Amino acid sequence: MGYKIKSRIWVELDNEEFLGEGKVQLLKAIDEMGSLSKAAKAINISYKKAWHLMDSVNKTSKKPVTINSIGGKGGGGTELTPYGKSLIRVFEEMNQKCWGFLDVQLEKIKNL
Amino acid sequence: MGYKIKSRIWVELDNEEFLGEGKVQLLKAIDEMGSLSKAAKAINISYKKAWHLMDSVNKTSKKPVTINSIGGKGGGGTELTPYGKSLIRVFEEMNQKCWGFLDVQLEKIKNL
DNA sequence: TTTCGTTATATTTGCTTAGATATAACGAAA
DNA sequence: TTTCGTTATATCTAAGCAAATATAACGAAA
Repeated sequence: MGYKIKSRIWVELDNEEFLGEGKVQLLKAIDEMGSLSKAAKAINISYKKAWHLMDSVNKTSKKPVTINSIGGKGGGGTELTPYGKSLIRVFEEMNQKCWGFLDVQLEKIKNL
Repeated sequence: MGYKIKSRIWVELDNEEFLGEGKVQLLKAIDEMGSLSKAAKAINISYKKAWHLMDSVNKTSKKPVTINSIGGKGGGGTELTPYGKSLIRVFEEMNQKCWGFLDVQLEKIKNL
């Protein structure tokens, strides 16, 4: 049988979306690339979309998640704060645990 | 703090979406109303959308989920097969367990 | 002060999706 | 055989969302 169970999780803060899979994927790419525009290219989304995602995270968060610099050597760049890095780590850990949990639950559907 | 963790789960069969929250909500309404058009009104979606959701479930499923009759007394109607009823039960049980699981995980984000 | 690649932002264009509308098919019962 | 409310389906329209385009602001370094 080809049954699979899928899930998407996200975190809200005061009823606003704070973190989701797309945002975490972007934060990871920023961490690797050191730049928002390079991160957007790496994960194949437009710069505009990437900027809005990052802006939303920073506006919702109570602590800064990224540090953005404009101009200067190389034109500027974006990097994660330590808080931003820990957000990625915890979110991905939670997500993986959720998948494992659901895979166990899935057996029930197969036996109907 | 106002942190919440949310999730959506769905079941795929051979890489096609089979069951999700919207479809389960519709199946529940069909079970209560005995008719697809009444169910659509009850959950405030168009008949067309409801029909496509139901059609998708039945086309993907290996066993029939609904029994549809056209014409006759009352114009016809739609009801769930026993299999359809058990799908609702198991899906909702899985979903609730997933929420409970994630609420426990959430504590980690708060402590960052 | 000129150059450079980046962040930041508005505007427009296009496309996919949702909704509205219309209508045919159906079959039990009066 | 007419009525009725339902299922079934196509077509057109609207709207929301994503992508493309354009351009300003910025500041270190040459």
